[in-house]
Amino acid sequence: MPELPEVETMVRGIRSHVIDRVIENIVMCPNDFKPISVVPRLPQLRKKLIGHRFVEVRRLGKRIVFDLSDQSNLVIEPRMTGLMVLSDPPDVNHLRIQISFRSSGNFDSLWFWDRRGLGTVTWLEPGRLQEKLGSRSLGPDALDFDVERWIECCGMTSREIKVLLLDQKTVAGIGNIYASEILHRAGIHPSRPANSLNSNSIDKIAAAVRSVLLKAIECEGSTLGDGTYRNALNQNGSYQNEHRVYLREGQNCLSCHKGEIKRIVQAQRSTFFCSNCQKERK
DNA sequence: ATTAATGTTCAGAA
DNA sequence: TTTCTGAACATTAA
Repeated sequence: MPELPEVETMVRGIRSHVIDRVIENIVMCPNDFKPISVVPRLPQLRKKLIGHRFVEVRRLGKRIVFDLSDQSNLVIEPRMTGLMVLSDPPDVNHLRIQISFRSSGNFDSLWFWDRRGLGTVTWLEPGRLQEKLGSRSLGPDALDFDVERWIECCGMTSREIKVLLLDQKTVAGIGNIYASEILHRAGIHPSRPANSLNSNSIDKIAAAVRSVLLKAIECEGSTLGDGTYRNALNQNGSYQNEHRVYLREGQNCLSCHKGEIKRIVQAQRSTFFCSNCQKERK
């Protein structure tokens, strides 16, 4: 589920409940018969975590990063269907990892729930975060971009703008839902080569990135029909009600009321756009 | 039975 | 060197 707004919602939801809590135990959940990727393996991970405290929880692109009191880090990648919850997961069958805390609080555990099981949990020695998630593998966060940065990275490549927005090495946090929504609001055709965009078009993209992502964070993300994405307390997000193109193939455009929403495939992912609002050339 | 789904990564080809 | 394609990971629902 998670793109930047969903991961931001998870982090905000769990932060105050996990910071400064001493880790009592970490276990695989009993139903996880085909275990997700956990590095290092559980016995070693337990030695690294038990007795330590989380001093901060933050988001890096679509990843959740826990800073531990000994300068090591725990990194969780929710990938397609991962979710951090404090209680009440969507179902009990796809709970993967339980981190329990010593002493009392409103919640005594933090859970990683993941229906498809593509998510990963990785513990990193002090100082290894930079090499793992530094600028060589992850670009700056989408919310830290300014117009100059967009001009710079659009000018560098002839790749299609939609594909560039999805490239985490270029910009971290934008995924398949928000890439389509952003380009629709900017009025830019998803197949335009990035280096063919004039500064007027790049201005619109820069503005749309901020307005779409910030509004989606306000709405606590998008919860689609299968209901998988929830916040930390298993409540729905509401940004799906603001979607103008995503999953709306064949329907009328909600902005211009003239164009039909089209679906194309780019880099093996669906892209949705309005044939009237987003022209090939402009 | 087939297809597609909010993600990432790798191998190999153009 | 850059860019593109296909496949893989695993699960479910239409």
